[in-house]
Amino acid sequence: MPELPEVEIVKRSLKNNVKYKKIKKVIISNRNLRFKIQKKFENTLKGRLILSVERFSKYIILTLSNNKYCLIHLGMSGTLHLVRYDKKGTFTNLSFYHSKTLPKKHNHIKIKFSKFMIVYNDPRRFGFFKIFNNQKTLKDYFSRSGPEATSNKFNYKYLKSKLINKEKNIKNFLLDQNYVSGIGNIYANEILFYCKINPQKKCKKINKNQTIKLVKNSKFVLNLAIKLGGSSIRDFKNISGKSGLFQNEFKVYGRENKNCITENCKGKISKIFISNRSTFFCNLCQK
DNA sequence: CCGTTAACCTGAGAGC
DNA sequence: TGCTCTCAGGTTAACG
Repeated sequence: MPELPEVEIVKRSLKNNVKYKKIKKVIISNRNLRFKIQKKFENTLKGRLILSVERFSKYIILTLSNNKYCLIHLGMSGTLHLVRYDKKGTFTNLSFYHSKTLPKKHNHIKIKFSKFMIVYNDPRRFGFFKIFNNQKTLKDYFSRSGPEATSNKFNYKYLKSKLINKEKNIKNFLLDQNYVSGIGNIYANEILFYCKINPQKKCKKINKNQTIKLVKNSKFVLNLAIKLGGSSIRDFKNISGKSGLFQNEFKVYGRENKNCITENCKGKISKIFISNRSTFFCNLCQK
């Protein structure tokens, strides 16, 4: 579920709570996430300080005081929660997707600190936790990843070089983490709307002006989403506080058959499937 | 090499 | 109330 902005929000709230804290105990109730959790996982974390909490693309990276790393990916449905050991058992969502209390099912991992624990919940189990023994193996893991859409490395020159002669459509291109990292289905739709590009357009047909727009609007959309706390599209409970607000900014995503919001455009938003992913766009103004 | 499809999972919602 | 069907913010092995 989470794309770069949501993972950034989770990373910030996780960092605020666990940086320089010592892990007392790790309890795993289901090791079968996307990848089986390694046998060494508990012992690698136990007794260590968390020296830093960082993010690359849709991944969270914990640096441990034994110079090892814990990589976290939330998949489609992973969320992190904080439960205090005080009398009230104070519960805090660290994720963009909110619930009132700790979910009853699918709490696979508990990482215990002295005054609270972090709980990883993931119904679909597409997320994973993975230990890396050193910086090199971690770096190698990301060796084929494209630059983050928000970074300076994702610029006109780079994008032009990747689009050239490519038969693939532009939407699948934006979703391909090997070309550009951090964009998922919601933001790919939104970015293409801002660029006025039809998602089915072949990469090789994208012109200079559109390439410039793609770079600019990718950064604009993702940064705005971060500023608004990410998107919480199925947060019906409307918990006060930290719930994401970018869903209110959607121009095309989930707006099938509604009017295009572009000034003077009489178009309606179409929904089609591209590679099994729902795709929303204005048939008139996205060319 | 390239591009597309199926598969991994559970749960919510729609339609009947 | 309950059944069946479709869909969901991600990734990647396998295929043509």
